[in-house]
This record gives sequence, structure tokens and C-alpha cells, in this order.
Amino acid sequence: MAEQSQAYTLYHPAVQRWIYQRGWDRLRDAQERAAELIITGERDVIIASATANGKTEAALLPICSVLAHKQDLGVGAGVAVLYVSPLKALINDQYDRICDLAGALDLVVHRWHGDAPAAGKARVLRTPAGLLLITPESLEALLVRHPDRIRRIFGGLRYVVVDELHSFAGTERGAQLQALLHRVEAAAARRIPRVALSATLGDYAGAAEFLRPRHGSQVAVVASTEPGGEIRLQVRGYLQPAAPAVPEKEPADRAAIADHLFQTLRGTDNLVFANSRAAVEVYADMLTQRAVRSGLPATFLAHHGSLAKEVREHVEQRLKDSATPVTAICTSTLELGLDVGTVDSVAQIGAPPSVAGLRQRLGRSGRRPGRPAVLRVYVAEPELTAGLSPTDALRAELFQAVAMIELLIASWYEAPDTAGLHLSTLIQQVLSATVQHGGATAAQLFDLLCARGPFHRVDRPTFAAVLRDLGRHELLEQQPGGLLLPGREGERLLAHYSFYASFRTSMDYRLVADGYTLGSLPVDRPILPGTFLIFGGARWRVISVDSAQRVIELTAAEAGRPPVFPGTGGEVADEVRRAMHRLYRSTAVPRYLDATARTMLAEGRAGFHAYGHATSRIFAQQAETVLFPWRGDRIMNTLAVVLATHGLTVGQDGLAITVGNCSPTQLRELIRKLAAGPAPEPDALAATVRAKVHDKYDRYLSEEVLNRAYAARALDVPGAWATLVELTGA
DNA sequence: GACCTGCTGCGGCCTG
Repeated sequence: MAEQSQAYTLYHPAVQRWIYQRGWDRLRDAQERAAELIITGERDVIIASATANGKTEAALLPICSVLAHKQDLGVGAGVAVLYVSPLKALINDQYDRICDLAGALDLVVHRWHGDAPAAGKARVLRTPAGLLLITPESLEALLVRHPDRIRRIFGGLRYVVVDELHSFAGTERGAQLQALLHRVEAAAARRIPRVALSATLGDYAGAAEFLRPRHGSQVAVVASTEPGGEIRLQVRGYLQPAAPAVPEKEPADRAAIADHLFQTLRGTDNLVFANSRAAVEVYADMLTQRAVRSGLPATFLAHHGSLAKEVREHVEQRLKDSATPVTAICTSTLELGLDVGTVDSVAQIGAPPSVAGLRQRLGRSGRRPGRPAVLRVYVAEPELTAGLSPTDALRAELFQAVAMIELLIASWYEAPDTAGLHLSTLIQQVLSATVQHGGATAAQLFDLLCARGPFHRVDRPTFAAVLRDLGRHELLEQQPGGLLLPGREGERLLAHYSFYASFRTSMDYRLVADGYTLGSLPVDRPILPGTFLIFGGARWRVISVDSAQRVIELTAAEAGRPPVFPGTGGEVADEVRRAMHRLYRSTAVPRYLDATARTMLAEGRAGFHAYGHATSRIFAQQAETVLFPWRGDRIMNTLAVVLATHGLTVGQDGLAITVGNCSPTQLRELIRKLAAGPAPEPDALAATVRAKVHDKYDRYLSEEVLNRAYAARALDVPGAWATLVELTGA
């Protein structure tokens, strides 16, 4: 290998030996190209490569080579590598793999998360060394609880590794991670090279800017050019019956989808992504019924975030075990790179939530050499009846699914949203940093977190306003000399372990059957004893509800209904809506559609033209006026807010904005007037919106600051005005 | 009509 590989020659002899012992005949593309960049450590690096392409090794082989050389020189104290991962389960998977490599080099590996053994954590505090695998929340806890040890632990840090970068970018948790890494660097008093790993990045510039805020252009991107494997793709169409289904009976479309899943997937390992926990329960139940009727063992298992850890681990274990075929019906819980072995195929019921998510889901299949990745997408559309509206006739679900597949084929993914101010997480970081430093002045905090830190989009006046809000709510109090310390409410928040997470979780009821916890259920309306329930893919009856202990007791039953999970909607990207619009105007028929889906595509296009969508975007629909902007949800939301400020009764219905008290002519006139005038200030527009409390600590923010946060998170005024100009021709 | 993630210290009990 040495002759062909430049990277190999750069590795430490002990690393070379480790590779030799593995019997590798070559290094992967990303491993080859990342080695020198990482070893010199001059630049931060993003390694973008498909799942199972050796990303972890691409980062760790050169990093461990550097550590081994340092060790040869007898240099080094403290943790050398900080490896941050979004999931405890991922840390556990990686821990075993990394121990193998590190063990060969006499490097110590520690894992630190909520379920990790306490002995390892004590050892990190006592004699910090080697590689530390940790979650953002545990790193937060470490900084808050052991401020006096931070310099000793991280003073000699050589590298930071961020796994699954895409799962952090643009989120509150991502803002927390940025702040934590920045605070670690501040403690070490130098820049520490960052290496990030991801399989689905559509926008390298955005990801780079996320990894190194304000200096994204200096981040090196190693995007693997290894060809992805073959993909076998099918979109299957199903007709929803027009009449409402009889409650206890399976609707015809769901029954047909379940029949096909059962016939196609039985006896093999598969993942079925059903988009919601309720749908997971419905399909797990329908497939189990089919297995029972056929006298087959239960091999269709539910997996989602409300199921107990033990239940989920059982499913994961059965997936890993290649001897017994299992199909997991899941939400996004099995989307990330959890090691569940490899599956024969992936199914997606309904349009996927995002193109990046679809790519990630597809990556779970086709990991065996020579086997293609298999993806089946099931889409149900309503039966066409007389008196259809311009909205109904479009078969929007199918068009969204196909548009997303086309974007996937073109390697387009949603860019991380870098516009947000993340003020809720800023509040958390202000409190945390104040404790870590034993008090801080407003100027020090602004400098640490905003001016030089990741919250650089928060200007000085906004930061000052946030601090005033924190003072008003007693999260902070100011000493006579100007030093800020946690106030009464701040101490209360810091005292509870829930402080370490940047996100909020609801109070749930625990579901218990025969003393065994099945999972938890967020309950909005009271659940009464006697209620039938489907949960964990099985049928139950509620025996008792203990609202003090928040426990619901269940017993096995013959009947059942899926529970209602509350939830808020996601955001469809602008490019997806544009791709849908192109698809309606095109005549191309993708080869991966089955006969029904092909008919539905033709029907959708016929509806598009018959109702005049090709030439107009504003229609009368019964007593209402409907507007089709063909834009992403953020622009749709902005348009809806703008129209509402002009006294219109506005609603949103998928692709359309509905207006209750205005004729098409009046709406066209208003749009013409708006497009000709100046765009409003985003903050002023946000002031007209009612419910703006969104994230964990938003409730401490004053109206004025909340407006700024809402404008940054939910409004796109320039995009909306460009759309209004376009709509004047409609 | 989405989804997901994570967190400590300590008291009490059991076992070797």
C-alpha cells in the first residue's frame, strides 16, 4: 500500500501497522485526501462522504498519528482529542471502534454521557488524557460543574472532532455546540483545529461557516468523489377512498400499502420510515396483524422517540443480528448513523420531510458490496371526485415526493439555516459562562459570546436588551462594581440538571404494562381508563391513570387506536417548492413511477393546467380567494403575516395561502400596491405576530427582543417582496 | 400535519 498511498506514508508506524493488521488493501478517497490537511492542523476540515465510507478513520488515523508522535516525544498532558457526538448510542458504537485503534497506540479513550459509567468521568477529572467522546450536554455540565479543572483538562487539547455535523448546523443545539467549543478554546487560549464529519451536506459554505463562525472561508472541505452505489428507486401510488373510512376498519390505501410492505419485506431486514409516531404505530399494528394471520413470528417492530430505551434497544439489537430478519417501522430515530447493521431496503411512506433526511434514510440501505440501495416511496392521494378545488386537483404529496427525489438525484440538499439569532441558547450560555468564570461583566460576556464568539449576529443593543430582560427576571444580578452573577431564578435553573440541554421537553406520562415501562406519551387531553391504545406496535387497554405520578397502566387488549401525539410542523425549503412548480410544467415522466403513480402525475399536471395554474396564481375558491406563491414555507409565512397586517383573514393550506374576506381582484390590487412600495422592517412585521415564544428560554425575553428573534427565524422579507413582484404578473 | 436529541448528585439498598 505504501507505494500507492501518500496518506499511508504520513501515518505513524504504529498506525500503519494497525492498518496492515486489518488487511486493508487501500485507503478510501476521503482518508487519502484528509490526512495531510489534518496532520498539519493549519486548517479546519470538513469530511463529507457517504455513510460507511470510513469517515471516522479519515479523521482519526491522522489525528492518532500526531498523538503517537507526541507520545514518542514524551509531550502532552490533558485531553488531546475532544470528540463531540449528537447521540449517546453513537458514542457507544464509536467507543468500541476507537478503543481498538487507540489501544494499539497506547492512547486512552473515555466516553462521557448521561449513561456512561461514573468511574471513567472521575478518571477524566483526575488524570485527563487521550480521547474524550462526549455529548454537548455533558460538555456543558463539565464546564459548569468543574470550572477549576477546565484549563487542566483542555489546556493541551490538539483536536476537536464533530460527528454528524449536519444534525447540529442551524439548530439551537448547534449554537450551543459552537459556544462550547469557543469556550474550550478560550480556556486553552489558542485556536484548536476542528474536524467535522457528515454524509449529507448540500451547502459546504454554510457548513464551513457553522464549523468556524466568521471564518468559514478558511475551512477545507474534503468531499469524497467515490461514486455512490447503485440506487433502485420506486414510487408507488395508492388511492384514498373518497368516503370517510369506518373507524375500526383499515382505510383501503393504508391496507394496500401494508399488504405490499408485508409481501415484499417479510423475511428480510428493512427500515420503514413513516414520518410520524402515530403512523409508525398504525403500520406496525397492521403489519403485525398480517404476520399473525399468516402464522408468522412478529418481525415488524415499532421504533420511535416515545418508546422506552429498552424497547428501542431490543429492536436495534434484532436489526444488528443478521440471523433473524426484522423490519423496523420508525420515525427519524433510525435516520442517523446508528450501527444497526445493514438493511436490504428502505421504505418511505408519504413525501419525506426533507431531501437531506431522504438521503440519510437511503444511506441505511445498500451498504453491502455489490448490492444496490433500494428505496420504495409509498404515496396515497385522494380519489378524484366532482367539485374539486384548485388545491385538491394538484396531487401535491406525489409532486413533493418526486420533486425531492429529483433534487436528491441532483445531489441537492437543504442548506443549514444560519439566519437565526438563537437567543434562547444565548441566555443559557450567558448563565453558564457566568458560573464558569465566577462572575463576568457585560462587556466580557459580549466579547466572549458575541463579538468574538458564535453569536456574532447579535449586536450590542440586542445583547444589552437581553441582559436587561435577564436582570428583570432575576436570572442575573449585578454587583456594585458591574460584575454579573446568577440571580435567584438563575440559580434555580442552574441547580437542575435540565439546564444542560438547549432544548425543552414536555412532561410525559409513563406507559406501564405488567410493571414494564413501554415508553412515554405526551398527553394534552386527559386519557380515561378503558381507552384502547396502540403503542409499541401492540394493542392495549388503559386500566388506570395516575396524574400525580404521571403513570398510565395498561393491559393487553384485542382492539386499539393509535395515540395522538402533539407536534409542530416542519419547514419545506424554497427550492423544493420551485422544483415542484417545474415538475407541474414539465412533461417528463420519471421511470421510477409505478402505473398508479404515473396516472397520478398525469392527473396532477392535468389539474394544474385545467384550473389555470400555468397562467395564474390567484383563484376564487368558493367564498375564499386562494394564492399560490410556489415558494418555501418561510416566504409563505412572511406573505401570510403581511396580508394579515392589511386586515385580511389569512390561512395556510399546504401550497396555498387562503384569504377569507377579499376577492381575487382586490387581492391582485393589494399585491400590486405592496410590491410597488418599500418592504417593511422585519422587526416591525414580527411585532404584528402573536405567538412568538418558541425555544426553551424565550419566555424571559421582552417583546422587542422576541420580535428580532422571530424576524430572524421565521421571516424572509426580501424573499417575500421578490415573490410579490412576481405575483403582480399573476 | 412532522421528528429528534440530552442532563447531576446523592441517598438508599444490595452484594462480596
